[in-house]
Amino acid sequence: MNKRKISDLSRALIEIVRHFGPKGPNGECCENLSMPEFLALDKIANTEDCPVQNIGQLLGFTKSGATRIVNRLEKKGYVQKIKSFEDGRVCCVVITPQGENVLASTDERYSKEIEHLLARMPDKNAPHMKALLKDMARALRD
Amino acid sequence: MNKRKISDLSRALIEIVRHFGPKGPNGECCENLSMPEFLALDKIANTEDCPVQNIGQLLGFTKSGATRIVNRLEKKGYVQKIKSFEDGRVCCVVITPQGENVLASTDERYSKEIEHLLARMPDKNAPHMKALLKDMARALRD
DNA sequence: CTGTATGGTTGACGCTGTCAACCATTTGAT
DNA sequence: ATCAAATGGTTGACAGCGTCAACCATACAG
Repeated sequence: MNKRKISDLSRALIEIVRHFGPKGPNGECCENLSMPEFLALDKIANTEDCPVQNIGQLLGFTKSGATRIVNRLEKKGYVQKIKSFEDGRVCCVVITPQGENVLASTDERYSKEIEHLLARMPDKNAPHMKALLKDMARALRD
Repeated sequence: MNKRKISDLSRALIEIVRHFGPKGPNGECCENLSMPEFLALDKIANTEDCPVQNIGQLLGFTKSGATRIVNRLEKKGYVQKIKSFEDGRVCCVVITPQGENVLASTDERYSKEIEHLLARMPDKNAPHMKALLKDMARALRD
C-alpha cells in the first residue's frame, strides 16, 4: 500500500483523531450522547454554575447552539437549568447525578480503550506514550 | 482548575482529537472541504479506480452517503466519476489535479501545525514523538 | 431469457448547528 | 427615578450531512 499525497505523520494523527473522534467506531461516546454533548457535559461538570454561553464559548458554538445542546442534555436528564439569583438573565447549568454517572462510565470506556491500544504498541512504552499525549494536550492549551 | 470525573489521559486524548478533528479551530480542513470530504478525497487519491461504495466502506458511511460525498467533491471539481468499462454498474472515482492540489496543501497545513505543536513541547525530541504517534496509528490498524 | 445479485442514485426524513430577530434583565447615564 | 444600551438566553427559519428505503441499470448464473 503506497500512500501518496499525505505525509505519514499527518496520516497517523488523522487516524488517531478518526478513531477516537465522533465518527470513529464509537461515533457516539455513550448510549445516547453525541460527541459535542459529551464535551459539553464535561465542561458543565467542571464549571461551577456554568452559564449557557460559557459552553458555547468553550466548545466553539454559537449561543443558540449552546442553548440547543443544553436543552438536549436537559431532556436526557443529565443536566438542569437553574435561574441565577444574582443575575436574572443567567441560567446556571448544573450536572445531575445521572449526568455524573454517564460521564464516569464514558470515561471508563475511553480509558479502557486507550489502555488496550497502548498495550498493543510495539515497544510497550505505554507510560512514555501517556506522557506524550498529556504533554501534547498541555501544549495545545498554551 | 480542578478537573473532575474524567481521567487526565482521557481528557488529553479528547483535547487532541478536538483540536485536530472536525470541530477544532479548523473545523474545516481546508477552504471548502469538510473533514469527511477530506478523508474521502484521501482515500480516492490512494485507491486505483475507486468505486463509490469503497469510500463508504472505508469511512463507515452508507452507500448513499458515499454517493453524496462524492457528488459534493465532484461539484467542487476535486474528483471525477468515470463509468467503468469492465462493469457498467461501477463508477470509478478519480481525483483531479485540483484535488491533488487541495490534498497537498491541506497536508502541508496539517504537518506545519503538528511541527509547531511538537516544537512547543517540553520534550524536545521531536523524531521520537513522531515515531510514537506513528506507532500508535499503526496499533490502531491491527 | 429469466430471476437474482450488485453498484449506484434519489426522495423523504431527522438531527445538528447557524443566523437573525426577539424577550427579559441588568447596568449606567442623566 | 428613568430611559437607553448591553448582555444572557430562546426561538423560527434555514442549510448541511448522512440514513433509510425504494428504485434503476447492469451483470451473471441457471
